[in-house]
Amino acid sequence: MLVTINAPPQAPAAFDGLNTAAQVPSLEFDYPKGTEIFGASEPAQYIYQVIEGAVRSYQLLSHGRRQIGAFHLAGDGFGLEFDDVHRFSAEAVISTKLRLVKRQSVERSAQGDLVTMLSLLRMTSTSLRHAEDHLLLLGQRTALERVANFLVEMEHRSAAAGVLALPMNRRDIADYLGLTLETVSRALTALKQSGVIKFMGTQRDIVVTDTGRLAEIDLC
Amino acid sequence: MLVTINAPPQAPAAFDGLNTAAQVPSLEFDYPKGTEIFGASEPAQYIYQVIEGAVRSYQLLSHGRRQIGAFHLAGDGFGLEFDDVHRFSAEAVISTKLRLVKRQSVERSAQGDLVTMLSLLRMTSTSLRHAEDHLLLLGQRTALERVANFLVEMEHRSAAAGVLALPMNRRDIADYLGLTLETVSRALTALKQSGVIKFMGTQRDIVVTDTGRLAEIDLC
DNA sequence: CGCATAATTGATAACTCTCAACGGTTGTGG
DNA sequence: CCACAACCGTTGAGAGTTATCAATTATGCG
Repeated sequence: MLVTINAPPQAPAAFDGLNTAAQVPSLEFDYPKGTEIFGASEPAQYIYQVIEGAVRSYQLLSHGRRQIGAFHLAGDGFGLEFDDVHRFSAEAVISTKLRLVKRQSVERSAQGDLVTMLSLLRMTSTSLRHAEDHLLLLGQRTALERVANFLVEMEHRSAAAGVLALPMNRRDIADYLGLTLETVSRALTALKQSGVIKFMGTQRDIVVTDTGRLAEIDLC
Repeated sequence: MLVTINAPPQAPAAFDGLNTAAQVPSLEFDYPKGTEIFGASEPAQYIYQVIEGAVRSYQLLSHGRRQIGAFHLAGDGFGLEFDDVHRFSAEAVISTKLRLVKRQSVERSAQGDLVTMLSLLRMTSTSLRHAEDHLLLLGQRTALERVANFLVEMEHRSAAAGVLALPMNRRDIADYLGLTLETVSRALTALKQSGVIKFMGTQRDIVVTDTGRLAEIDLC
Protein backbone atom coordinates (compact mmCIF):
# COMPACT_ATOMS: atom_id res chain seq x y z
CA MET A 1 0.00 0.00 0.00
CA LEU A 2 1.19 3.46 -0.76
CA VAL A 3 2.65 5.16 2.29
CA THR A 4 2.61 2.68 5.08
CA ILE A 5 3.41 4.89 8.03
CA ASN A 6 1.83 4.63 11.44
CA ALA A 7 -1.71 4.38 10.13
CA PRO A 8 -3.80 1.47 11.34
CA PRO A 9 -3.06 -1.38 8.92
CA GLN A 10 -6.67 -2.30 8.21
CA ALA A 11 -8.75 0.73 9.08
CA PRO A 12 -12.42 -0.11 8.66
CA ALA A 13 -12.97 2.86 6.37
CA ALA A 14 -10.78 5.69 5.24
CA PHE A 15 -13.12 8.21 6.75
CA ASP A 16 -12.69 6.80 10.21
CA GLY A 17 -9.10 7.89 10.33
CA LEU A 18 -10.27 11.47 10.27
CA ASN A 19 -11.76 11.71 13.69
CA THR A 20 -10.28 8.77 15.50
CA ALA A 21 -6.70 9.66 14.77
CA ALA A 22 -6.82 13.40 14.49
CA GLN A 23 -9.58 14.48 16.85
CA VAL A 24 -11.56 16.33 14.27
CA PRO A 25 -14.99 17.22 15.65
CA SER A 26 -18.04 15.83 13.91
CA LEU A 27 -21.79 16.12 14.17
CA GLU A 28 -24.67 13.89 13.21
CA PHE A 29 -27.66 14.81 11.16
CA ASP A 30 -30.78 13.11 9.82
CA TYR A 31 -31.99 13.42 6.25
CA PRO A 32 -35.49 12.23 5.38
CA LYS A 33 -35.97 10.23 2.20
CA GLY A 34 -35.45 12.33 -0.90
CA THR A 35 -33.71 15.22 0.85
CA GLU A 36 -30.83 17.00 -0.80
CA ILE A 37 -27.59 16.78 1.16
CA PHE A 38 -25.65 19.10 -1.10
CA GLY A 39 -25.95 20.32 -4.66
CA ALA A 40 -23.45 20.28 -7.49
CA SER A 41 -21.34 23.46 -7.66
CA GLU A 42 -22.18 24.42 -4.10
CA PRO A 43 -19.18 25.19 -1.90
CA ALA A 44 -17.98 22.03 -0.19
CA GLN A 45 -18.25 22.81 3.50
CA TYR A 46 -18.40 19.33 4.96
CA ILE A 47 -17.37 15.83 4.25
CA TYR A 48 -19.79 13.09 5.10
CA GLN A 49 -20.07 9.54 6.32
CA VAL A 50 -23.18 7.39 6.20
CA ILE A 51 -24.09 6.10 9.63
CA GLU A 52 -27.33 4.56 8.50
CA GLY A 53 -29.35 4.70 5.29
CA ALA A 54 -28.30 5.27 1.70
CA VAL A 55 -27.20 8.21 -0.43
CA ARG A 56 -26.98 8.74 -4.18
CA SER A 57 -24.38 11.04 -5.76
CA TYR A 58 -25.30 12.20 -9.23
CA GLN A 59 -24.73 14.62 -12.04
CA LEU A 60 -27.40 16.05 -14.32
CA LEU A 61 -27.51 16.64 -18.06
CA SER A 62 -30.16 18.25 -20.22
CA HIS A 63 -33.45 16.44 -21.00
CA GLY A 64 -33.57 15.16 -17.46
CA ARG A 65 -30.71 12.76 -17.96
CA ARG A 66 -29.08 11.83 -14.67
CA GLN A 67 -25.96 9.79 -13.99
CA ILE A 68 -25.66 8.39 -10.52
CA GLY A 69 -21.95 8.02 -9.86
CA ALA A 70 -22.26 6.05 -6.67
CA PHE A 71 -24.50 4.84 -3.91
CA HIS A 72 -23.13 5.38 -0.42
CA LEU A 73 -24.14 2.88 2.23
CA ALA A 74 -23.49 2.58 5.96
CA GLY A 75 -19.83 3.25 6.67
CA ASP A 76 -19.07 4.93 3.35
CA GLY A 77 -17.56 8.38 3.22
CA PHE A 78 -18.45 10.83 0.47
CA GLY A 79 -18.47 14.49 -0.50
CA LEU A 80 -14.71 14.97 -0.24
CA GLU A 81 -13.50 17.46 -2.83
CA PHE A 82 -10.03 18.60 -3.67
CA ASP A 83 -11.41 21.79 -5.13
CA ASP A 84 -13.75 24.08 -3.27
CA VAL A 85 -17.06 23.05 -4.79
CA HIS A 86 -19.00 19.83 -5.01
CA ARG A 87 -18.93 18.21 -8.42
CA PHE A 88 -21.95 16.03 -7.70
CA SER A 89 -25.27 16.47 -6.01
CA ALA A 90 -26.18 14.13 -3.19
CA GLU A 91 -29.57 13.04 -1.90
CA ALA A 92 -30.85 10.64 0.70
CA VAL A 93 -32.29 7.58 -1.04
CA ILE A 94 -34.12 6.63 2.15
CA SER A 95 -34.21 8.12 5.60
CA THR A 96 -30.53 8.54 6.37
CA LYS A 97 -28.30 9.49 9.28
CA LEU A 98 -24.98 11.11 8.43
CA ARG A 99 -21.87 12.15 10.26
CA LEU A 100 -20.61 15.54 9.12
CA VAL A 101 -17.08 16.82 9.50
CA LYS A 102 -16.20 20.41 8.70
CA ARG A 103 -13.91 20.56 5.74
CA GLN A 104 -12.00 23.40 7.26
CA SER A 105 -11.12 21.43 10.34
CA VAL A 106 -9.99 18.52 8.21
CA GLU A 107 -7.79 20.85 6.24
CA ARG A 108 -6.33 22.28 9.39
CA SER A 109 -5.64 18.84 10.71
CA ALA A 110 -4.15 17.67 7.42
CA GLN A 111 -1.69 20.54 7.35
CA GLY A 112 0.18 19.15 10.30
CA ASP A 113 -0.78 15.54 10.27
CA LEU A 114 0.30 12.94 7.77
CA VAL A 115 -2.22 10.43 9.07
CA THR A 116 -5.11 12.73 8.29
CA MET A 117 -3.64 13.46 4.90
CA LEU A 118 -3.31 9.75 4.30
CA SER A 119 -6.97 9.29 5.16
CA LEU A 120 -7.89 11.85 2.53
CA LEU A 121 -5.70 10.10 0.01
CA ARG A 122 -7.21 6.74 0.85
CA MET A 123 -10.73 8.09 0.58
CA THR A 124 -9.99 9.67 -2.78
CA SER A 125 -8.31 6.49 -4.02
CA THR A 126 -11.31 4.43 -3.00
CA SER A 127 -13.59 6.73 -4.98
CA LEU A 128 -11.25 6.57 -7.93
CA ARG A 129 -11.16 2.78 -7.90
CA HIS A 130 -14.93 2.62 -7.88
CA ALA A 131 -15.24 5.17 -10.68
CA GLU A 132 -12.74 3.28 -12.82
CA ASP A 133 -14.59 0.02 -12.36
CA HIS A 134 -17.79 1.77 -13.27
CA LEU A 135 -16.24 3.13 -16.46
CA LEU A 136 -15.70 -0.40 -17.68
CA LEU A 137 -19.28 -1.30 -16.89
CA LEU A 138 -20.78 1.73 -18.60
CA GLY A 139 -18.54 1.54 -21.61
CA GLN A 140 -18.48 -2.14 -22.39
CA ARG A 141 -21.14 -4.19 -20.69
CA THR A 142 -24.60 -5.30 -21.81
CA ALA A 143 -27.72 -4.53 -19.83
CA LEU A 144 -27.83 -7.99 -18.30
CA GLU A 145 -24.18 -7.84 -17.32
CA ARG A 146 -24.66 -4.42 -15.74
CA VAL A 147 -27.58 -5.56 -13.64
CA ALA A 148 -25.76 -8.73 -12.62
CA ASN A 149 -22.74 -6.67 -11.66
CA PHE A 150 -24.92 -4.34 -9.67
CA LEU A 151 -26.41 -7.20 -7.69
CA VAL A 152 -22.98 -8.66 -7.01
CA GLU A 153 -21.72 -5.27 -5.89
CA MET A 154 -24.67 -4.67 -3.61
CA GLU A 155 -24.52 -8.13 -2.14
CA HIS A 156 -20.83 -7.68 -1.50
CA ARG A 157 -21.40 -4.37 0.26
CA SER A 158 -24.44 -5.32 2.27
CA ALA A 159 -23.22 -6.77 5.51
CA ALA A 160 -26.30 -8.92 5.93
CA ALA A 161 -26.24 -12.23 4.12
CA GLY A 162 -29.44 -13.78 2.84
CA VAL A 163 -31.94 -11.27 1.57
CA LEU A 164 -30.59 -8.28 -0.31
CA ALA A 165 -32.79 -5.32 0.63
CA LEU A 166 -32.29 -2.66 -2.00
CA PRO A 167 -32.93 0.84 -0.69
CA MET A 168 -33.26 2.39 -4.16
CA ASN A 169 -35.94 2.13 -6.83
CA ARG A 170 -35.57 0.93 -10.41
CA ARG A 171 -34.99 4.41 -11.75
CA ASP A 172 -32.06 4.92 -9.39
CA ILE A 173 -30.57 1.63 -10.47
CA ALA A 174 -31.12 2.55 -14.10
CA ASP A 175 -29.42 5.92 -13.74
CA TYR A 176 -26.53 4.24 -11.97
CA LEU A 177 -26.13 1.65 -14.72
CA GLY A 178 -26.73 3.94 -17.69
CA LEU A 179 -29.95 2.17 -18.63
CA THR A 180 -33.68 2.87 -18.47
CA LEU A 181 -35.79 1.60 -15.63
CA GLU A 182 -37.68 -0.67 -18.02
CA THR A 183 -34.47 -2.32 -19.16
CA VAL A 184 -33.43 -2.86 -15.55
CA SER A 185 -36.81 -4.38 -14.81
CA ARG A 186 -36.56 -6.69 -17.79
CA ALA A 187 -33.06 -7.80 -16.85
CA LEU A 188 -34.21 -8.58 -13.33
CA THR A 189 -37.15 -10.51 -14.71
CA ALA A 190 -34.81 -12.45 -16.96
CA LEU A 191 -32.58 -13.31 -14.00
CA LYS A 192 -35.61 -14.35 -12.03
CA GLN A 193 -36.96 -16.54 -14.81
CA SER A 194 -33.63 -18.25 -15.30
CA GLY A 195 -33.55 -19.07 -11.61
CA VAL A 196 -30.61 -16.87 -10.66
CA ILE A 197 -32.52 -14.62 -8.27
CA LYS A 198 -35.82 -14.63 -6.43
CA PHE A 199 -37.98 -11.83 -5.10
CA MET A 200 -38.96 -12.05 -1.44
CA GLY A 201 -42.18 -10.24 -0.61
CA THR A 202 -41.55 -6.86 -2.23
CA GLN A 203 -39.58 -6.47 -5.45
CA ARG A 204 -36.81 -4.65 -3.61
CA ASP A 205 -35.93 -7.70 -1.55
CA ILE A 206 -33.86 -10.05 -3.63
CA VAL A 207 -32.33 -13.41 -2.87
CA VAL A 208 -29.54 -14.64 -5.07
CA THR A 209 -30.29 -18.31 -5.53
CA ASP A 210 -27.46 -19.05 -7.95
CA THR A 211 -24.39 -17.05 -6.93
CA GLY A 212 -22.19 -18.93 -9.36
CA ARG A 213 -24.31 -18.16 -12.38
CA LEU A 214 -24.65 -14.53 -11.35
CA ALA A 215 -20.89 -14.16 -10.98
CA GLU A 216 -20.48 -15.81 -14.36
CA ILE A 217 -22.71 -13.24 -16.05
CA ASP A 218 -20.95 -10.50 -14.15
CA LEU A 219 -17.47 -11.55 -15.21
CA CYS A 220 -18.41 -12.16 -18.85
CA MET B 1 -8.59 24.04 -2.66
CA LEU B 2 -8.20 21.35 -0.07
CA VAL B 3 -5.10 21.85 2.04
CA THR B 4 -3.54 25.10 1.02
CA ILE B 5 -0.22 24.91 2.80
CA ASN B 6 3.10 25.94 1.37
CA ALA B 7 2.56 24.25 -1.95
CA PRO B 8 2.97 26.38 -5.05
CA PRO B 9 -0.47 27.93 -5.65
CA GLN B 10 -0.75 26.97 -9.31
CA ALA B 11 1.60 24.08 -9.87
CA PRO B 12 1.67 23.21 -13.57
CA ALA B 13 0.91 19.57 -12.89
CA ALA B 14 0.51 17.56 -9.74
CA PHE B 15 3.32 15.27 -10.75
CA ASP B 16 5.82 18.08 -10.87
CA GLY B 17 5.61 18.60 -7.16
CA LEU B 18 7.16 15.21 -6.69
CA ASN B 19 10.64 15.94 -7.84
CA THR B 20 10.84 19.68 -7.71
CA ALA B 21 9.79 19.96 -4.10
CA ALA B 22 11.02 16.72 -2.66
CA GLN B 23 14.12 15.83 -4.66
CA VAL B 24 12.89 12.43 -5.70
CA PRO B 25 15.18 11.01 -8.38
CA SER B 26 13.69 10.22 -11.76
CA LEU B 27 14.79 8.65 -14.99
CA GLU B 28 13.66 8.95 -18.58
CA PHE B 29 12.76 6.17 -20.92
CA ASP B 30 11.54 5.79 -24.49
CA TYR B 31 8.67 3.56 -25.52
CA PRO B 32 8.13 2.83 -29.20
CA LYS B 33 4.59 2.91 -30.57
CA GLY B 34 2.45 0.08 -29.25
CA THR B 35 4.80 -0.89 -26.42
CA GLU B 36 3.39 -1.96 -23.08
CA ILE B 37 4.45 0.31 -20.22
CA PHE B 38 2.87 -1.80 -17.53
CA GLY B 39 0.18 -4.45 -17.34
CA ALA B 40 -2.90 -4.69 -15.15
CA SER B 41 -2.28 -6.55 -11.89
CA GLU B 42 1.47 -6.14 -12.17
CA PRO B 43 3.15 -4.69 -9.09
CA ALA B 44 3.27 -0.90 -9.33
CA GLN B 45 6.96 -0.06 -9.17
CA TYR B 46 7.00 3.36 -10.76
CA ILE B 47 4.81 6.32 -11.35
CA TYR B 48 5.04 8.01 -14.71
CA GLN B 49 4.86 11.32 -16.45
CA VAL B 50 4.56 11.84 -20.18
CA ILE B 51 7.35 14.02 -21.49
CA GLU B 52 6.41 13.55 -25.10
CA GLY B 53 3.96 11.29 -26.93
CA ALA B 54 0.72 9.70 -25.81
CA VAL B 55 -0.32 6.79 -23.60
CA ARG B 56 -3.54 4.84 -23.25
CA SER B 57 -4.65 3.28 -19.95
CA TYR B 58 -7.15 0.50 -20.35
CA GLN B 59 -8.90 -2.48 -18.86
CA LEU B 60 -9.88 -5.64 -20.72
CA LEU B 61 -13.01 -7.75 -20.65
CA SER B 62 -13.78 -11.01 -22.42
CA HIS B 63 -14.55 -11.11 -26.16
CA GLY B 64 -11.80 -8.58 -26.76
CA ARG B 65 -13.74 -5.74 -25.19
CA ARG B 66 -11.46 -2.96 -24.03
CA GLN B 67 -12.24 0.18 -22.09
CA ILE B 68 -9.69 2.94 -22.35
CA GLY B 69 -9.97 4.94 -19.15
CA ALA B 70 -7.78 7.80 -20.20
CA PHE B 71 -5.27 9.10 -22.69
CA HIS B 72 -2.20 10.68 -21.14
CA LEU B 73 -0.54 13.47 -23.09
CA ALA B 74 2.60 15.56 -22.54
CA GLY B 75 2.75 16.72 -18.95
CA ASP B 76 0.24 14.22 -17.60
CA GLY B 77 1.11 11.91 -14.76
CA PHE B 78 -0.27 8.38 -14.56
CA GLY B 79 0.25 4.97 -13.02
CA LEU B 80 -0.09 6.12 -9.42
CA GLU B 81 -1.73 3.42 -7.32
CA PHE B 82 -2.76 3.44 -3.72
CA ASP B 83 -2.60 -0.32 -3.62
CA ASP B 84 0.42 -2.28 -4.70
CA VAL B 85 -0.69 -3.35 -8.15
CA HIS B 86 -1.72 -1.55 -11.29
CA ARG B 87 -5.42 -1.65 -12.01
CA PHE B 88 -4.99 -0.71 -15.66
CA SER B 89 -2.63 -1.62 -18.41
CA ALA B 90 -0.78 1.16 -20.18
CA GLU B 91 0.66 1.30 -23.68
CA ALA B 92 2.36 3.89 -25.81
CA VAL B 93 -0.08 5.11 -28.47
CA ILE B 94 2.81 6.53 -30.45
CA SER B 95 6.53 6.75 -29.81
CA THR B 96 6.64 8.15 -26.30
CA LYS B 97 9.18 9.47 -23.83
CA LEU B 98 8.34 9.06 -20.16
CA ARG B 99 9.77 10.20 -16.87
CA LEU B 100 9.76 7.41 -14.30
CA VAL B 101 9.88 7.87 -10.56
CA LYS B 102 10.35 4.93 -8.24
CA ARG B 103 7.26 4.41 -6.18
CA GLN B 104 9.34 3.46 -3.19
CA SER B 105 11.21 6.75 -3.20
CA VAL B 106 7.94 8.64 -3.47
CA GLU B 107 6.58 6.73 -0.52
CA ARG B 108 9.68 7.47 1.48
CA SER B 109 9.42 11.12 0.64
CA ALA B 110 5.71 11.24 1.41
CA GLN B 111 6.24 9.80 4.86
CA GLY B 112 7.99 12.91 6.03
CA ASP B 113 6.80 15.49 3.60
CA LEU B 114 3.33 16.96 3.40
CA VAL B 115 4.07 18.61 0.07
CA THR B 116 4.82 15.29 -1.56
CA MET B 117 1.73 13.80 0.02
CA LEU B 118 -0.29 16.69 -1.29
CA SER B 119 1.06 16.06 -4.77
CA LEU B 120 -0.14 12.48 -4.56
CA LEU B 121 -3.54 13.65 -3.40
CA ARG B 122 -3.75 16.19 -6.19
CA MET B 123 -2.76 13.63 -8.76
CA THR B 124 -5.36 11.17 -7.50
CA SER B 125 -8.02 13.88 -7.38
CA THR B 126 -7.27 14.87 -10.95
CA SER B 127 -7.72 11.27 -12.06
CA LEU B 128 -10.94 11.03 -10.08
CA ARG B 129 -12.36 14.17 -11.63
CA HIS B 130 -11.62 12.87 -15.08
CA ALA B 131 -13.13 9.47 -14.34
CA GLU B 132 -16.29 11.04 -12.94
CA ASP B 133 -16.72 13.23 -16.00
CA HIS B 134 -16.24 10.19 -18.15
CA LEU B 135 -18.93 8.30 -16.24
CA LEU B 136 -21.47 10.87 -17.29
CA LEU B 137 -20.37 10.60 -20.89
CA LEU B 138 -20.47 6.80 -20.99
CA GLY B 139 -23.73 6.53 -19.10
CA GLN B 140 -25.83 9.25 -20.64
CA ARG B 141 -24.53 10.66 -23.88
CA THR B 142 -25.28 9.76 -27.50
CA ALA B 143 -22.58 8.77 -29.97
CA LEU B 144 -22.46 12.22 -31.52
CA GLU B 145 -22.24 13.90 -28.14
CA ARG B 146 -19.44 11.59 -27.08
CA VAL B 147 -17.38 12.29 -30.16
CA ALA B 148 -18.00 16.04 -29.87
CA ASN B 149 -16.99 15.91 -26.23
CA PHE B 150 -13.85 14.01 -27.17
CA LEU B 151 -12.84 16.62 -29.71
CA VAL B 152 -13.46 19.43 -27.23
CA GLU B 153 -11.42 17.62 -24.61
CA MET B 154 -8.54 16.96 -26.97
CA GLU B 155 -8.55 20.48 -28.29
CA HIS B 156 -8.54 21.79 -24.76
CA ARG B 157 -5.59 19.62 -23.79
CA SER B 158 -3.51 20.07 -26.91
CA ALA B 159 -1.37 23.12 -26.37
CA ALA B 160 -1.19 23.88 -30.06
CA ALA B 161 -4.09 25.84 -31.50
CA GLY B 162 -5.17 25.33 -35.08
CA VAL B 163 -4.86 21.76 -36.27
CA LEU B 164 -5.71 19.03 -33.79
CA ALA B 165 -3.31 16.17 -34.47
CA LEU B 166 -4.81 13.06 -32.93
CA PRO B 167 -2.18 10.51 -31.96
CA MET B 168 -4.67 7.65 -31.66
CA ASN B 169 -6.64 5.68 -34.22
CA ARG B 170 -10.40 5.29 -34.49
CA ARG B 171 -10.43 2.09 -32.48
CA ASP B 172 -8.69 3.80 -29.58
CA ILE B 173 -11.21 6.62 -29.69
CA ALA B 174 -14.04 4.11 -29.86
CA ASP B 175 -12.78 2.15 -26.87
CA TYR B 176 -12.39 5.37 -24.95
CA LEU B 177 -15.93 6.49 -25.77
CA GLY B 178 -17.64 3.13 -25.38
CA LEU B 179 -18.51 2.93 -29.07
CA THR B 180 -17.36 1.00 -32.11
CA LEU B 181 -14.85 2.43 -34.51
CA GLU B 182 -17.49 2.54 -37.23
CA THR B 183 -19.77 4.66 -35.09
CA VAL B 184 -16.91 7.04 -34.31
CA SER B 185 -16.13 7.30 -37.99
CA ARG B 186 -19.77 8.00 -38.83
CA ALA B 187 -20.02 10.67 -36.14
CA LEU B 188 -16.89 12.38 -37.44
CA THR B 189 -18.27 12.23 -40.96
CA ALA B 190 -21.52 13.78 -39.73
CA LEU B 191 -19.61 16.59 -38.04
CA LYS B 192 -17.58 17.11 -41.17
CA GLN B 193 -20.65 17.21 -43.38
CA SER B 194 -22.41 19.69 -41.13
CA GLY B 195 -19.39 21.97 -41.34
CA VAL B 196 -18.30 21.68 -37.72
CA ILE B 197 -14.90 20.12 -38.43
CA LYS B 198 -12.59 19.63 -41.37
CA PHE B 199 -9.88 17.06 -42.08
CA MET B 200 -6.46 18.42 -43.00
CA GLY B 201 -4.40 16.06 -45.12
CA THR B 202 -4.70 12.84 -43.13
CA GLN B 203 -7.84 11.84 -41.25
CA ARG B 204 -6.08 12.24 -37.92
CA ASP B 205 -5.54 15.95 -38.38
CA ILE B 206 -8.71 17.81 -37.58
CA VAL B 207 -9.59 21.48 -37.63
CA VAL B 208 -12.61 22.64 -35.68
CA THR B 209 -14.25 25.17 -37.95
CA ASP B 210 -17.29 25.82 -35.76
CA THR B 211 -16.24 25.79 -32.12
CA GLY B 212 -19.58 27.16 -30.98
CA ARG B 213 -21.61 24.44 -32.61
CA LEU B 214 -19.25 21.76 -31.34
CA ALA B 215 -19.52 23.05 -27.79
CA GLU B 216 -23.29 23.14 -28.19
CA ILE B 217 -23.41 19.47 -29.13
CA ASP B 218 -21.01 18.68 -26.32
CA LEU B 219 -23.05 20.43 -23.66
CA CYS B 220 -26.39 19.02 -24.84
C1' DC C 1 5.59 0.42 -55.66
C1' DG C 2 3.17 -2.89 -52.94
C1' DC C 3 1.51 -4.61 -48.85
C1' DA C 4 -0.39 -3.99 -44.24
C1' DT C 5 -2.95 -1.03 -41.61
C1' DA C 6 -6.45 2.46 -41.07
C1' DA C 7 -10.72 4.72 -42.23
C1' DT C 8 -15.00 5.07 -44.58
C1' DT C 9 -19.36 3.55 -46.20
C1' DG C 10 -23.34 0.47 -46.78
C1' DA C 11 -26.77 -3.08 -45.43
C1' DT C 12 -28.68 -5.49 -41.88
C1' DA C 13 -29.26 -7.14 -37.20
C1' DA C 14 -29.52 -6.59 -32.38
C1' DC C 15 -30.10 -4.27 -28.37
C1' DT C 16 -32.02 -0.78 -25.76
C1' DC C 17 -35.22 3.07 -25.53
C1' DT C 18 -39.70 5.10 -25.84
C1' DC C 19 -44.45 5.13 -25.26
C1' DA C 20 -48.27 3.00 -23.24
C1' DA C 21 -51.11 0.15 -20.40
C1' DC C 22 -51.75 -2.39 -16.36
C1' DG C 23 -51.26 -4.36 -11.65
C1' DG C 24 -49.48 -3.91 -7.09
C1' DT C 25 -48.17 -1.53 -2.93
C1' DT C 26 -48.21 2.20 0.36
C1' DG C 27 -49.86 5.87 2.78
C1' DT C 28 -53.47 9.13 3.83
C1' DG C 29 -57.74 11.12 4.87
C1' DG C 30 -62.57 10.68 5.13
C1' DC D 1 -61.45 0.62 8.00
C1' DC D 2 -61.98 1.54 3.43
C1' DA D 3 -61.31 4.32 -0.71
C1' DC D 4 -58.35 6.69 -3.29
C1' DA D 5 -54.21 8.74 -4.90
C1' DA D 6 -49.48 8.53 -5.70
C1' DC D 7 -45.78 5.91 -6.60
C1' DC D 8 -43.53 1.82 -8.12
C1' DG D 9 -42.74 -2.07 -11.00
C1' DT D 10 -43.81 -5.03 -14.86
C1' DT D 11 -44.94 -6.07 -19.47
C1' DG D 12 -45.85 -5.28 -24.43
C1' DA D 13 -45.32 -3.15 -29.03
C1' DG D 14 -42.76 -0.51 -31.92
C1' DA D 15 -39.07 2.81 -33.01
C1' DG D 16 -34.42 4.31 -32.93
C1' DT D 17 -29.64 4.06 -32.19
C1' DT D 18 -25.67 1.59 -32.34
C1' DA D 19 -23.34 -2.84 -33.39
C1' DT D 20 -22.06 -6.22 -36.66
C1' DC D 21 -20.61 -7.87 -41.00
C1' DA D 22 -18.78 -6.82 -45.37
C1' DA D 23 -16.79 -4.25 -49.10
C1' DT D 24 -14.21 -0.36 -50.68
C1' DT D 25 -11.02 3.42 -50.40
C1' DA D 26 -7.21 5.82 -48.18
C1' DT D 27 -2.81 6.04 -45.80
C1' DG D 28 1.69 4.83 -44.31
C1' DC D 29 5.77 2.16 -44.30
C1' DG D 30 9.35 -0.93 -46.01
